[in-house]
Amino acid sequence: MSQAVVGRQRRAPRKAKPQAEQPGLTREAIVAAAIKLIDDTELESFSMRNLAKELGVYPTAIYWHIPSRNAIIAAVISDVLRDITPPLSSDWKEWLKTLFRNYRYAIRRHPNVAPLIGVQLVSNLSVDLGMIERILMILTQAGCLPRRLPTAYNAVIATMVGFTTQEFAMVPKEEAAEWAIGMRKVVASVEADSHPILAQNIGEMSNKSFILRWQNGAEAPMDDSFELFINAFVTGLEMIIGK
Amino acid sequence: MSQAVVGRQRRAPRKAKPQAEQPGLTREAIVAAAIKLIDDTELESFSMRNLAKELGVYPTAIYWHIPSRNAIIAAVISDVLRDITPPLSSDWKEWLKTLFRNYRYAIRRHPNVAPLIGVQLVSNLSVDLGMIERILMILTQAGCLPRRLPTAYNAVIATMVGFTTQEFAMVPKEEAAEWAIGMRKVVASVEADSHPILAQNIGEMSNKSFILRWQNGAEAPMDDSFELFINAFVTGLEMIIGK
DNA sequence: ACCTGAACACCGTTCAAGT
DNA sequence: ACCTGAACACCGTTCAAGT
Repeated sequence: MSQAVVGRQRRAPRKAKPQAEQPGLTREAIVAAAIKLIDDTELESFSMRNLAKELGVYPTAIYWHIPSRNAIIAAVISDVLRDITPPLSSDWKEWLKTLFRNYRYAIRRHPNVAPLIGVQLVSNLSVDLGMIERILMILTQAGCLPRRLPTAYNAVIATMVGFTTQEFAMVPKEEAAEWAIGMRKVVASVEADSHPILAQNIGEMSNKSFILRWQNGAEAPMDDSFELFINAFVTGLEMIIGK
Repeated sequence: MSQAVVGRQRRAPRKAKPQAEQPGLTREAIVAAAIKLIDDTELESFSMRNLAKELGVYPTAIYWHIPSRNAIIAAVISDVLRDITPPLSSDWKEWLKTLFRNYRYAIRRHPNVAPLIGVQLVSNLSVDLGMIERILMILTQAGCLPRRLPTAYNAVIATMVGFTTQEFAMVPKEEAAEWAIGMRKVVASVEADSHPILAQNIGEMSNKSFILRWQNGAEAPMDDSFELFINAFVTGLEMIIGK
């Protein structure tokens, strides 16, 4: 994969000689443990210290292999988003939708990672230039005016990341229970007098709609809304891309 | 405004009698100081302890007026997003675009707040039921099938929040300088052999495109891309909403 | 080369005590 | 009613020291 992970990095430990003991800790083991920790617990408990506990070492041992917490985050993102770019296709609209779905599936496998992407520019460290190039190719194929390529590209990325990031937003950890109760109360308090259409749809929207839910996409997925969203975008893009 | 802020809350301090000294601290003063702190410094330095320093009190004094850090965040969001819902209009497409732009302008006034919204369900505490109702009204007016209202609503919110959240994503604080250098290097390393279209557009895309930038929307705004994005969505929505 | 261990400068929140 | 102050259980990271 053409994923260029940059960032200051100590010289990688050289291959151990055959007879020598493998070092207990490796960069790969650290990143794998980080993903496991993020998956199994809340994102809030992904700390260098908990990671060290998981690995059975002192927190400071990690720093010999990887320079910072941010570097770990970049590596995690790079891993999670591996292979989401579809093979080239003659149908650019389907290609884009497949890309969007692949991104969502990747996040769904590691929902707690979602808040790390899109909201922090650190994630840029995990650049996949190949994905960018193929998006530009597909847009060209779609008849996008050359001078509009950069802006169309940005709209594509926003569509890819935006919905899913929100769908898998973090549930508050500390006061989760009473917070959920509060949200339920708000939803239950909607009155037909002041908010007639909302009141009529509250059954369908309760805990399934943005701003009106107390669970995230891991427990209450939003497949239909996602499909409508990417459909609207791709359909609209076709209309305006060549003008 | 019909913003219902929920959450456990100690009984609000009663109005002081005229002759009595106003209490030094109020809920409003705390929230205002929080916004100022988030605006003036990085989001990372918005801590209860720094907030207390700003207010000239002990950290624990804050807890008498507001129950938690999350409650402050909810109040901040509620404040920042005040009055973004446009007045009703006969042109539903323009109404939606105005909503999206209002949201973006609100965030642009307080860019460091962006990561708090969309990525944390706490933000749901600042529900503006009036906004939701008006979105549903506008969608109905647009000819949206009733059974599709909830999904269309979700797509609208995703569009409103998604782009802007990414545009104003956080720049890494600690290693900011060397991180920016790393990003510049990646961008400079793009070769025409392997990535021809990207290489051709790198001038336009460098530091102005998602995944290829080292500054966020506060320093490098993305107005054109935003306009293309919301245009594509609204245009596409019109096509599929009634089918 | 790789890890331990102490240390620094931080966190959010609870709770008893003051006035 | 409102704030102080100590305390608890945490953070990421640096740096000297061990082996």
